[in-house]
Amino acid sequence: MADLKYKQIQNFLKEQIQKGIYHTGDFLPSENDLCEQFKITRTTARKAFDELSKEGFIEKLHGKGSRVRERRKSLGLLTVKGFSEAVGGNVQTEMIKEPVLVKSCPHEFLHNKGEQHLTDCIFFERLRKVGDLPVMIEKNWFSESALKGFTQTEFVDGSFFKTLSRNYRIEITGSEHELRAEFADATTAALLKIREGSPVLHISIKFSTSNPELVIYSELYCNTSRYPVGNSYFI
Amino acid sequence: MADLKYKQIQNFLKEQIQKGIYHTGDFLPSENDLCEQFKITRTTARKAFDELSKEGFIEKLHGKGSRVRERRKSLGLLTVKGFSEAVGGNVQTEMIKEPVLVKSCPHEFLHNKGEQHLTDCIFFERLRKVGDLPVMIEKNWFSESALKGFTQTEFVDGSFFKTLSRNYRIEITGSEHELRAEFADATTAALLKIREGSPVLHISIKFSTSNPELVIYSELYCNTSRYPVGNSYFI
DNA sequence: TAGTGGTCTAGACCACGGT
DNA sequence: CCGTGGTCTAGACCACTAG
Repeated sequence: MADLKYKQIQNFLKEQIQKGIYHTGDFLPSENDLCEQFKITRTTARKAFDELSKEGFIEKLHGKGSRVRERRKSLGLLTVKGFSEAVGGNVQTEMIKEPVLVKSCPHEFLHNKGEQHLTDCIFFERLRKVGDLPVMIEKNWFSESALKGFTQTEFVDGSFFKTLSRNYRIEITGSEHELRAEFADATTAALLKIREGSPVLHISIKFSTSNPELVIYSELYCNTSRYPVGNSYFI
Repeated sequence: MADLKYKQIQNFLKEQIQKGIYHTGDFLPSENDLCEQFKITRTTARKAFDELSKEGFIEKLHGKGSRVRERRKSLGLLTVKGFSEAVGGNVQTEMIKEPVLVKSCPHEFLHNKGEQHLTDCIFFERLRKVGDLPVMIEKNWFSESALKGFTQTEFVDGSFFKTLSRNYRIEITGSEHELRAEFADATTAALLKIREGSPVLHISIKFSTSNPELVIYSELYCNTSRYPVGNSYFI
């Protein structure tokens, strides 16, 4: 796959961005520069840039150049508002259950209609906080076979998806969500430090990735009273 | 804009699909066919197909052809599960307030941070039901200037977005959401026929469209107990 | 005016799916 | 085998941005 020229350029530039050689707002070399550097034609260079644009790493500005995006363009990911914005370091992630191998994904999972159940999957659970305020409980399951040795992996910047991207070069390619407003049960309420019976936003997600073997199932429970859940999408 | 060759092909094919000349699952003419028909090169034909693919109208199958997708690929739109699936005709939309010209968008609107307020905008409100069960209240605002004469327009298949696409050739290009789990207030509860204080999912949306003048603001209130809200996204 | 990305031509060869 | 979409070359001209 990596013998494709445009993929090579695409991955080369993606690495430069991820390594921080190009920062947010920086302009990448022009398409013509890359043509010279890699001895390719405009068409191929453009294809690489187009892909990076589709993946949300850059935005192309007619007449100016291609600029590294401030945040990766949304992938339809739902994010708690304040998490990405709050760069001040007041966002904390508390690991409730370190990644462990479990025998199965909870069968009540909403997206498991007609799909084979996961066996031998990795599970981990985290609590997201803004300052001292718990905002979201996050439970994740995914097949162990796809990410061998993950339980020994250190998270990159505390981010699961960044870890996938940088350490495994796996990108999220799709997601399905189900959203429900529910009364918080006792354990959820305790973790979120809210009263039992308060409304919580329950989000069930199935993520597809660039590795067909890796599908990620997540269950989120959010206290949206102070920090609503946000989501943005651009073509 | 329509003098661009690839745009012409793109719109031509889109019309054929929308008119039902090509049905879901049908294969469009091959890229080479279109090259002959329109006297263009592969590059241009491919660009048209690529755009249609990005917009979710078709999927390209290597070695086989380009097939009309069953449903438009998700645009990050949140949809009530059962609405798109329920083809049996048990989905009903009740207009609570017909489109009317109002003086302003409610200023408490969540996405109005730092943006100029809308004046002279169209407002309409609908209640979505599955069978007899009210599931979602939907309130919409958008600038009147962008869609002159909209108050006289008949909805295509009862769908606002289909109407935009077919009658105005405007596509949704992006959206921002804010989601909250809340207690239903009295009026919301009454419309949704649930008890006051039940949890409802409150979604605030700002839609961007292919017409820079047209921005749509929506407020949704959903009873998710029976029909959760769904959302899917694919690169 | 120089440099950027956007559109387009006229080819070529490859990888995949079905006959 | 043929037709499909996927990659790629080597050019050209246009539209936009900025000094």
